[in-house]
Amino acid sequence: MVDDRQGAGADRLRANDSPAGLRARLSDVAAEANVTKSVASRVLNQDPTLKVREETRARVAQAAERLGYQPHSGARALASGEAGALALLLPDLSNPVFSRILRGAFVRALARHYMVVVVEEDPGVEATEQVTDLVRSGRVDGLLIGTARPGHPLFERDLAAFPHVFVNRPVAGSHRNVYLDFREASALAVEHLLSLGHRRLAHIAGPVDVTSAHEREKGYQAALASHGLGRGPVVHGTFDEEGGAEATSRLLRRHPEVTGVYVSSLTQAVGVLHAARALGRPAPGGLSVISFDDSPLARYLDPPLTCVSTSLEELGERAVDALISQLEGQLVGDVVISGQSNVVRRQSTAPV
Amino acid sequence: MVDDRQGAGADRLRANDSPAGLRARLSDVAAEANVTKSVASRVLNQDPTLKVREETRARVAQAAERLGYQPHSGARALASGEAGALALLLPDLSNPVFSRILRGAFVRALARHYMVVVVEEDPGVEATEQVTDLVRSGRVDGLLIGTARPGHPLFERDLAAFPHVFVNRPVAGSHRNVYLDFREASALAVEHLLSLGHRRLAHIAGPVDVTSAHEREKGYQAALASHGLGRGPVVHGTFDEEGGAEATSRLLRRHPEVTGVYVSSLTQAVGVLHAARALGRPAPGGLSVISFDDSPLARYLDPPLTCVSTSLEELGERAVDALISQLEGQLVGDVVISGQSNVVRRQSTAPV
DNA sequence: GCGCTGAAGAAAACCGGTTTTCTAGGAGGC
DNA sequence: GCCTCCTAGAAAACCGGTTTTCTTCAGCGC
Repeated sequence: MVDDRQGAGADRLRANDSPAGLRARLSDVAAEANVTKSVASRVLNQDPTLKVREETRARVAQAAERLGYQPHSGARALASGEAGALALLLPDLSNPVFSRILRGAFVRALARHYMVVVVEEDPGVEATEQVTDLVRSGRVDGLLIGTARPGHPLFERDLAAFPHVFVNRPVAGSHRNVYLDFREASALAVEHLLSLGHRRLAHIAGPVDVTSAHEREKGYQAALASHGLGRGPVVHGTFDEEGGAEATSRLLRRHPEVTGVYVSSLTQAVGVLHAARALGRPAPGGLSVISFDDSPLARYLDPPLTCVSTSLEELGERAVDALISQLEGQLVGDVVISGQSNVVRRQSTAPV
Repeated sequence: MVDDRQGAGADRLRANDSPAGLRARLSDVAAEANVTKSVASRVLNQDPTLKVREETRARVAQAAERLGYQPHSGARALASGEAGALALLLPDLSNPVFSRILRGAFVRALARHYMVVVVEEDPGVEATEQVTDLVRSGRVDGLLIGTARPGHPLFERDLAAFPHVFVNRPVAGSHRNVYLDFREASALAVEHLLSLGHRRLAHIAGPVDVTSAHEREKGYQAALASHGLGRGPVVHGTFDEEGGAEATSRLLRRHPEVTGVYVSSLTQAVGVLHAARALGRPAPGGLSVISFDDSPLARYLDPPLTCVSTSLEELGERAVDALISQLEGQLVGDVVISGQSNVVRRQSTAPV
C-alpha cells in the first residue's frame, strides 16, 4: 500500500526537523558544526581522551552558543547515570535555621552545576518513602540529611550504600558529618554570661534525641566545668516558641535562683522572653537570656536578644562540597565549622 | 579473533542481568511477567487503548510489586517529554510566608505525583538565568511564579509560552493568577480596628511594586471608603522588620493622630511593635496594631499580635492544581481564595 | 612501495523508558 | 471454506544524550 511512502515521508520530515523548532538538540549543534554527535558531546563535556583540532573545538563551541544549546537533563541522566541533583532533607522549612542552610546549599550547588531538591520531613513516614522514591527513580545523586535522629527510619533502609552526608545534626561514627562547632559556640555563650557576673546559669535545650541540640548541651556543661562550676541545670523543650516558654516556666519553678540562661535556638528564645515576662522575671533584669543563632528578628524583640551568631549558610555550602567530593569518590570525613561564631550583644543580657 | 565470543558473552550477561542487581528495570518487570516492555509500560501507566486480559494485567502489577519497580525519572522524561516536576520561584525563603506556600505546594504536588524544585530569587539576575536553564533543560514542566513584579525580567523572555501560574502576587491581565482575597482580608482588619472604636487609621504597606501588597492597600482604602471614612494614610516599607520599623517612625511623625494601624505583613509588624515602643507609643495603649498573616511567633511577641490569619498552604495547593490543569490543557483563569481569612484577636489591639 | 602508527573524527551501541505499528490466532458472517 | 474483524500482545522506533569502538588518512621509517 502506501506504507512505504508514508514511512519515507515521516523519515524525511524528522531528518529535516529544523533546529528552529523549540530546543536545539545535540544533533543540531553537531550538524551546525559539521561534526558528529559524539564529537560535539565530547567537546562540550571536555572529554580529555578526545583528539580534535583546536579549530573544530571552536566550531562546536560556537555552534552551541549560537543555537543556545542546553542539554536535556533527562537524556543526560539516562545516558550518564548522573542526575545532576542533590536532595536536601529538612525537618521544618518554616524555621529560619533551615532556610539558611538551604540557601547556602542552594547557591553552592548551583555554582557546582547541581540542583537542590528540598524535602521537608513533615508527616514523618511519608517523607521517608518520598526520599526512597527520589533515590530509586534516579532523580538525585546524593542526600544532604538534615533530619538525622537516632533510630530514624532512613537508616534502616538499604540507603546506607547511597551517597550522603549529615548536615547540622551529626551522627556519631558515620564519618559523614558536616556541622558547626557547637562546643565553641556554647562556650562563647557561657563565657558571655559569666563575664556579666552571672554564676547561676541554666541551659534550655532542644529535644533530647536531636544530636545538634545535645552537642550544645554538652558544650554548655563542658564550659561550666572548665570554669570550675560543676554541672548546671538543663531543661528540654521542643524547637519552637512554645517549647521555650514551657521549658522556662519549668526551669524557674525548679531553679528560681538562676539568673542567666543559654537557650538552644532562637525560636525557643522568643518563648523564653515571653515566659520570663509572664512570670515576673523579664529580661534582662529578671533573667539574662542569650540564644544560639542570630537572625534579623532578634534585633526587634523586646528586649532585643543577645545571640551567638553562626554561619548556617556556610554549613550548607560545606555540606554540598562534602557530598560532591563523595560523589567523586573521595570520602571526606567529618567537617566541623569552627571560628565563625561570635556573640552579638543586645539588651537581653545584663550584669547581675 | 575472540571478538565474537566476547560479544556473545557480553550479550548473554546483559540479557541475564539479574533483577537482583540494583534497580529493577521495566524490562525486568516485563520478563518476570512474561510480557513485553510495551505491555508492561502500558499496564503500569493505565493506557486506556491497551487491550489485555485481566489476568495479564495482574501478573504485570504483581511483578512490579515484587521487584519494587520504580521507573527511572530521566528515561521517562526523555521518552514522554514530561519531567514530572514543577519549579516554584520564591523571593525569600527565610520569610515564613513563603515557606508556608512552599509547604502547601509541596504536599499537593506530591499527591499528584510531581516534584517541586524551589528557586529562591536571591541575586536577582542569576535566578532568572537559572529558571531559564531549568525550563530549557526540560527539568520542569511548569512554573509557579511567586516573584512577580511589574517589569520582572522573566516576562521579557520567551517563557511566556511555557506553562506557568502566578502565586500570591497576581499579574493583571495574565488570567493565570492564584491569590488570596486580599480585599476581604483587609476589610476584616479595618473592621476590627473600627469595632474597637478607632477612627484614625493608617496602613503600613509593602513595597510599591509588589502587587500583593498593593492589593492589600487597595483593600484597606476600599474598606475605609465603604465606611465613609475617605482615604487613609499609607506608608510603604520593605517586607522585613526594619521596613516596618522605619515606616512606623515616618508614619507617627507625619500622622501622630493615628491610633490604629493595619500592617501588611508579620515581619513588618515585628518592627512596628518595636518602633512604636521606642517612640513612646507602645501597643496597644499607644497604638493598636493588626497584621496581615498569622504565625506561631505572633502569640509570643510583646504584646501578642492581633492578626488576620490566612491560608497560605491552600494558596500553594491551589496554585499546583491550577498549573497541573494547565499542563493538561485546560486554562483555568484566575483563582481567588476567599472565605478563609479571620481575625485572631490578641493583645496588640485594644479599644481607643 | 609498503606496512605501521597516531591523529581526528565517524559510527554505533546503549541508557530505560513511551508510543506507534505490526502480527498471530480465534470468532463470526456469508 | 474463506474473508474480515477483533483481541491480545509482540516488535520496533524513538526520545536525546554518553561512551565505546571503528575507520580514514597522513606521515613516517625502511
